[in-house]
Amino acid sequence: MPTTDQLYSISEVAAQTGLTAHTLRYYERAGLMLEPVDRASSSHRRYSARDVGWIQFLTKLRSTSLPIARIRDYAELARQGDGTSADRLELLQRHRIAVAAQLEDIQASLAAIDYKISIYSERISPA
Amino acid sequence: MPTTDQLYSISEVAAQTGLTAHTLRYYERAGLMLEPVDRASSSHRRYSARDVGWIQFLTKLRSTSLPIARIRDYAELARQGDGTSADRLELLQRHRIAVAAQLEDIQASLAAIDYKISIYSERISPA
DNA sequence: CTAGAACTTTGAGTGCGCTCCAGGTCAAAC
DNA sequence: GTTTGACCTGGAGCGCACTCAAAGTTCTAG
Repeated sequence: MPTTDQLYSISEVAAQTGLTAHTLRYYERAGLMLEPVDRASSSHRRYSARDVGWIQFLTKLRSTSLPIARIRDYAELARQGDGTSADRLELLQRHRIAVAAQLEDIQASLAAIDYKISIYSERISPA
Repeated sequence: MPTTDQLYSISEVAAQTGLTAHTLRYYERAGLMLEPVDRASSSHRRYSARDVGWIQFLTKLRSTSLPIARIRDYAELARQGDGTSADRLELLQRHRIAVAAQLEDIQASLAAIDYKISIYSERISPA
């Protein structure tokens, strides 16, 4: 008994995810969806709450620079069923490590930028 | 009296910065250098310590996703002299804010990824 | 003196992630 | 019944940041 069986149009999903309808279609073509998106009234997409949840998660993978090809790998594993959980976990764990490194790198760069800003600030309006 | 007046070849600078020689030439063509790079023995580039320092800083700008066009803007201002300090400061401050937002976004995504990892971990080897 | 490595230039090519276009379908509103 | 607007498809196009190719020059080692 699913809690929500509401279906959403592509523009609704775009609004919910911050993606464009173009991008949603592109992701689908790129093989990123876990299962085929439902269609209604001959051809219009109808996204389930599950679909939307997955899209929201995959945008988090994207925003941490996981390439689309890797997300496709993940989706393919998921489509193959429960037997691939360990592989999916490993993929996520690998990515986790990369993201942590990414964060440190950005933080270090931010520190350098802040330092430069402090120098400019002093030069412009010395204490 | 400069502390260091040593000069570096392009491959030395590549080694020091983690960029390739290709990329160093590309950056120069793109107008990112603060001043023309010295040349030695008819045509080979000779980078000063100042040049290297700037390249190191600009890679920090790049690693925080500041587009090359914006770095060129910054370099152009710098080439115009001291009168542009305030503009350069503003550019850096604007970027600083973007980087902070970027960091928060990545951290939020990382939290979501960690959550997913925790779910997989439990499923695979329940406590 | 010569071989090979390192460098030079201009301009083309690549990979990624969208982004858009053209031409068509469909459903609801008037 | 036609107009409007959201949606569909396949494929082309774009912007960014490199990355490389080709052909030539110069430095370094033996």
